[in-house]
Amino acid sequence: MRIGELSERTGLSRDAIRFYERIGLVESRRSPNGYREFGEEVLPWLDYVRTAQRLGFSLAEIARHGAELREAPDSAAALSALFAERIAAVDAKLAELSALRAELAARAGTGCPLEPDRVSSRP
Amino acid sequence: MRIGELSERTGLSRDAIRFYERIGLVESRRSPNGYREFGEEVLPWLDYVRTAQRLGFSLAEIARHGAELREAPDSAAALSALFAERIAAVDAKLAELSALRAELAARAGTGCPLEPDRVSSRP
DNA sequence: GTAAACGCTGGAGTGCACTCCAATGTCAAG
DNA sequence: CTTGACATTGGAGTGCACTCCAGCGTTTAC
Repeated sequence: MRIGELSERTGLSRDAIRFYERIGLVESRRSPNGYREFGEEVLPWLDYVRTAQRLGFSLAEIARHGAELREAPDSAAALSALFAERIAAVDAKLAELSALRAELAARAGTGCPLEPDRVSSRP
Repeated sequence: MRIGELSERTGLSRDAIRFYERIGLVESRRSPNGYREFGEEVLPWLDYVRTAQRLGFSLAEIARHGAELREAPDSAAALSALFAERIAAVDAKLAELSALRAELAARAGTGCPLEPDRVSSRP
């Protein structure tokens, strides 16, 4: 498929896709006329990119994950290790978010906002 | 406390703190010599800023939340509403992360990596 | 055959969140 | 009284993740 269709099916702009290609986040073949040709497999990949990115992973990180996966020997062990790493990172973020949530909930309980302006200012 | 101490106690650079002040994320009084003077209350606030930011909230958003909290009428209802909003946002992020984790776990289970390079390319 | 829609490139510009720097001022210790 | 650590400002620079544009070629519909 060409870049326009990919753009519509992913919700990414053409410019964003071309940018992703420049930084090695996605690959394409070229038609004889020079147009990019993308395979169907980029759809789930870009979907993953979108999700991971929205959740705080940088494009550089994501590109590295993709590269590692592609360069990894086919051994299930190597792949598992890579995924385990990713999952651990996600779990860490989950834990942080839970902590933030707890903090918010605790402060919601008291009358005390995040920035105690007039609280605890009486010596 | 002055900016150097605050920097050490928060782990933020002096420049970052001055930048935060410029965008209204934190406030200070000035000593007669022009030095910034920060109260103890900025410590938990900057800690919160750090956490929230690391978890995907922009400084603009965080500043807005702080401002809302400060400008909110003292009504417990208003504060509760603001906290409920924040918590809902955090919960949404938690849900997204959980989904990503599930996706990772699922793909780790199959032999199929994120970018199925040689999979499903046999017609 | 022509107009609209689509594609290409290179380069400039944007917004965010800082970081670095130079020139200058303040203050405590020796 | 100088030295050093710390403070101030304004402005420039950085890295990220795009976005926009000019100027051009290609494809498609009529």
